[in-house]
Amino acid sequence: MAAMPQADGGSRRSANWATRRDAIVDTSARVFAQNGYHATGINELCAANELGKGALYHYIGSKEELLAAIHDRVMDEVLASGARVAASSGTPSEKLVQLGDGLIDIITRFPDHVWVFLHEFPALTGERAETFRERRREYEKRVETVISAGVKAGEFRKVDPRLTTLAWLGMHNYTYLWWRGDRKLSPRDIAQRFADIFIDGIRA
Amino acid sequence: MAAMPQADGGSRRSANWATRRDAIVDTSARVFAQNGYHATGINELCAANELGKGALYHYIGSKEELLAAIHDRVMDEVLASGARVAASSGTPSEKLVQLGDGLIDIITRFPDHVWVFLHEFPALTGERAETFRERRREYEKRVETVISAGVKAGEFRKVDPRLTTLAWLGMHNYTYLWWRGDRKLSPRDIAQRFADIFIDGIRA
DNA sequence: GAGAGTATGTACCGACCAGTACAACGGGGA
DNA sequence: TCCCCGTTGTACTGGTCGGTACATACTCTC
Repeated sequence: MAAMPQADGGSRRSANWATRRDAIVDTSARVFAQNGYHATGINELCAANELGKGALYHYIGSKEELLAAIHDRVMDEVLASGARVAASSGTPSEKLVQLGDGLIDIITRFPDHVWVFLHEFPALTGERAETFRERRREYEKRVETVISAGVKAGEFRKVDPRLTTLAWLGMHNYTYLWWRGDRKLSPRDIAQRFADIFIDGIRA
Repeated sequence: MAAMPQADGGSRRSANWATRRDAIVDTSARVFAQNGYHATGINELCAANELGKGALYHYIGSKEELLAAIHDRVMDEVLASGARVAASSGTPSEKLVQLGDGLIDIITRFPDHVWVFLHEFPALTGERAETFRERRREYEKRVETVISAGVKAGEFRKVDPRLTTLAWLGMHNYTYLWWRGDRKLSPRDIAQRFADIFIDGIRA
């Protein structure tokens, strides 16, 4: 989704171009996550993707556009998850469980992308920065809405919805820092334990 | 504390040198927090500190050493807080409250330093990176110890101490991302609400 | 005041930066 | 067969990077 250098014109390009680009985005996310965005040179990206500069720029447009693509990749998933939960039927408690489950799932499926987006988002500029902030805020609103609904329904005690949302986000997002994939705990288990703590903590 | 270019030799230098250096560290933390470590050039630091390159390097040694000084500044506080709580008498619940109170206090007193340390710690290399990791781990152990003690004492239910510690850290550390200082909520209030959620969430 | 050592600005270094120009390659369609 | 165009590598650009060399200015001690 979001900005691409140009929409698929139907020409021969779009056959492989888009999938190739996706692969480059993913590989570059790994490099950025390991070395940092600004600390990574274009030449390193070329090496990691086994491409010359000409070929690489044929796909990415610019370094910042590549960074934005990494952000989009993960935000698309996050927002889809949020929308799914919002559309579902269920009590606020159940929805909060679903949100946590979805978020931890994404963090563990895209650890590199998430690392990049949580570390390097200030490197986005202009319109790209604006768009990203809006999308991020949209998700936060989803969480806040569920918490507010829970308070109104009497399921949760009278917490400050905004502060509670931030606490919830912090607890979950922080996972990107320590999760390594070799744990005995599955992503679902992690989300379950977080939910146990959090929902018990705000229950009326 | 930690590494300085050289200990105060008692020469005329140490009179003003150390305090001047501290001011430079603080000012630079602000710049790094706003623009990012790698994205900030030495010339920008010179401008922010109103010094020429020669003068600046007279104080900082190198860019990475300056980064390490910012880390030390805040980790000194964090570890002191952790040690104070460990030495205090009190139930595990009380200690967890004190830890949270101390951590939020530091995050709100040193928002720039904390931003830098949570974003740019991967830029530290070699021994400096190693030292930092150890100090960070030391604090995490303090939290984990309190939680384990609470479980053993029957105050908390049988949670996974490590995972619970990470949840606790995430909830608190994330504050650096959204706290702006213009809130109606005082740092103490924030810590109190977090504690209400978290301790209720793990109570036996 | 003379001397010593700290503090500071200026000029400069080689390396690397993101990005571009452009020519050559290669495979599919006519 | 030949041509078109997506694809790719190479060479190159102006600019900036972190860091250094070094001469000068300042300030404190004797």
